[in-house]
Amino acid sequence: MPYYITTPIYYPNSSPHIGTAYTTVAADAIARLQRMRGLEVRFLTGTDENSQKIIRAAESAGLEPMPYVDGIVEKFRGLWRLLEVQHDDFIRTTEKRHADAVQLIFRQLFDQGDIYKAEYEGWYCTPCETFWPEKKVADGKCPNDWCRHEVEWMKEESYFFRLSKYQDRLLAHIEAHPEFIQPVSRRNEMIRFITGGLEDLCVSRTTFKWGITVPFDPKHVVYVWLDALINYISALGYPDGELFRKFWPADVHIMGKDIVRFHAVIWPIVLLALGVPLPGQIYGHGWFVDREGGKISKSRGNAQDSFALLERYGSDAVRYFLLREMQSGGDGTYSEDDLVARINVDLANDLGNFVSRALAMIERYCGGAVPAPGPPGEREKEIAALAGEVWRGVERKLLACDPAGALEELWRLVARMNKYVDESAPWALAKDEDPAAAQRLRTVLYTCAEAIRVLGVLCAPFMPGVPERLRPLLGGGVSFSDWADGGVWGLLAAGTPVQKGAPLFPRIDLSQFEEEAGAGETEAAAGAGEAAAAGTATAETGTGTGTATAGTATETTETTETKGEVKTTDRPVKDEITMEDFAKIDLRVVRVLQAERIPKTDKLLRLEVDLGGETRVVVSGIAARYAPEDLVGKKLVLVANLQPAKLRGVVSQGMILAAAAGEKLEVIFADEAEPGTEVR
RNA sequence: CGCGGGGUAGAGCAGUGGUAGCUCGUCGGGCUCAUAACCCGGAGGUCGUCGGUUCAAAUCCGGCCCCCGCAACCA
Repeated sequence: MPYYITTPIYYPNSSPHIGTAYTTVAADAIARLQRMRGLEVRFLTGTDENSQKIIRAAESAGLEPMPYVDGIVEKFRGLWRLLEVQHDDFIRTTEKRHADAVQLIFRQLFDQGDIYKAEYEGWYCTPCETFWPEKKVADGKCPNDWCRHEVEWMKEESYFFRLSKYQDRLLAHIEAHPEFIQPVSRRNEMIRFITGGLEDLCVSRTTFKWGITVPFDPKHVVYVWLDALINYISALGYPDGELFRKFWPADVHIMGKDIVRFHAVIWPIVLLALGVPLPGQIYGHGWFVDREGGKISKSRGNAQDSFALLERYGSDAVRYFLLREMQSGGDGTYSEDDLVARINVDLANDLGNFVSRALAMIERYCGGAVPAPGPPGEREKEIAALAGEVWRGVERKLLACDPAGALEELWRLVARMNKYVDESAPWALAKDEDPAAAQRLRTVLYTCAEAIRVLGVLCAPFMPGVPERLRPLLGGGVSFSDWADGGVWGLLAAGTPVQKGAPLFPRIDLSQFEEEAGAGETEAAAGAGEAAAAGTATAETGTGTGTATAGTATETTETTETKGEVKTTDRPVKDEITMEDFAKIDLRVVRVLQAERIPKTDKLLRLEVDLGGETRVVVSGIAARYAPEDLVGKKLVLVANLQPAKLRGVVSQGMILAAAAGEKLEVIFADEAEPGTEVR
């Protein structure tokens, strides 16, 4: 049976972050389970490279788009490798196979009238780059108070996709297939959105060239979302590839909740229009948020470098944390403290410790071989039943895209086993001279060993390193790769040699990292090294953050800020530049003439500054820290020759320097110097 | 009136009309096989707030307060 699962394709405008890691690892866990169940699995991930954002990111890194993207794509691939993600294909939307499919589809939709060319016209404000509705421009001027520029009647040609035509059919499909959009909260949201009425979607752009051109009208570039969504079938060789015939429709598209709308509306309508079957499920999971409930993002400075995490804790632990922490239907909390707590409590104390104590006793009391059990007592029967129940529950929940629920289920068995050891007290049985006690001992220890085997199978989709590390402890001959084996009790052969070995998951002392952090991160990881090394090729990340991030300038903005222990050394210094490079930047002292909040924004101030004769308007994202009146009359430092940009409609002619660490920021003041003075 | 999510034990969360529950932490006990791990028990909550419906409200309704995300921008 074929099974097709996908992640979204990611923007390579910066390195992968924890959210993309979650999506990908969750998909990987499901894919692994399905492989273990004997299905023929196709697991697709990739990168979305035709976004305009890429161009800007490349520019700011001083590279051409393609080499820039190539570099970032390698980071994605590298991270997936370290996380032991086994994707079957990795599609890049700049590949020919993809572009061909997009153009073919665009042409077909155009030929059949679902895409049409139309002129968009309306009142246009050039400085604001915005079309305004008739009502708002009654006086012929831009409705923005801070602009008030004359608006012009403008026409622009674009291609539009008739979403409206398929609205009812889409709604009918959603109604008829409750599993189509999951979880239900997302489904309800989408139903409400679609019921509100769909407008035809503008599916081409003429303002830039990067992307896939409309085949019969090369001035136009295909809208990036239309382009991106098609990856799910272009990767299978649509329209007549063998893979397409075999694997389409996809069983599940898994993604973050922010992009469910595109997948639940645009994508199915494209497929309806093409006459191609719809995927089985669109699953939108939550986001990782920080302890305060804030979104994890680079700009907040709370984004963790996934590579550094892996280096410290190893792929199994990171995978476990991601999968365990993201609650079904809700968000997950990320903090390094939580990660360490998960590792210590769940992996070390519960799972790892159970394995240790069980194997240690078999070594000690049974000469290092799994004993033949006597007749099962009540507890053994109960455990055998529980194991089967857990096995079914884990499967059901993981296939329902609820890895956290699945792991919670799995841990019922772990907890039961620890309790069982306690109840059965094998150490007491071992001291008892009675032959009945000896038989009980053998039964108890067999039950423990068998549970270890079952746990190895159950952990495999989530933490592929666990079976790998368990295998040598059980004599090297036990198989953990068939899911069905997890559902059968009593497969482990008596006489199987065992050894206690090193702890599966050593406990982590976070203070150890804090103390040693200054001395060198790689050294500090040594404590967790056993766990890390066993599962992953940590050597690759061992080159240190400085060189690992050398490829791109944007990477350096991805700071690693762990709660309460910000170290500048964690933020790698950017690549060296020459004096000549630096001389390109014209920094000047300016005096603030006026300052005001830009209405309806949280962070933006509009500053009028005196540059020593010339007056400039600058937008600065510092409103959270500075009130307008704090700044009037003050002297600041301006990047005077920065390319102007529009923010909330206001053209910013420069940039105010400020020291920034996430939320914390402080403007650089120059109290003594005269406006216009050069800063070097 | 832009849209949406949320406020339940010290922390993080379940809980859609009938005895308020889980994980971590904490306190006490047990065990000594195990990675100071494991097992048992206890303490700890006027369920944001005010009002309404009801025999009965964390749950349903309305007002208010607070937090967060998106729109939407950190040049």
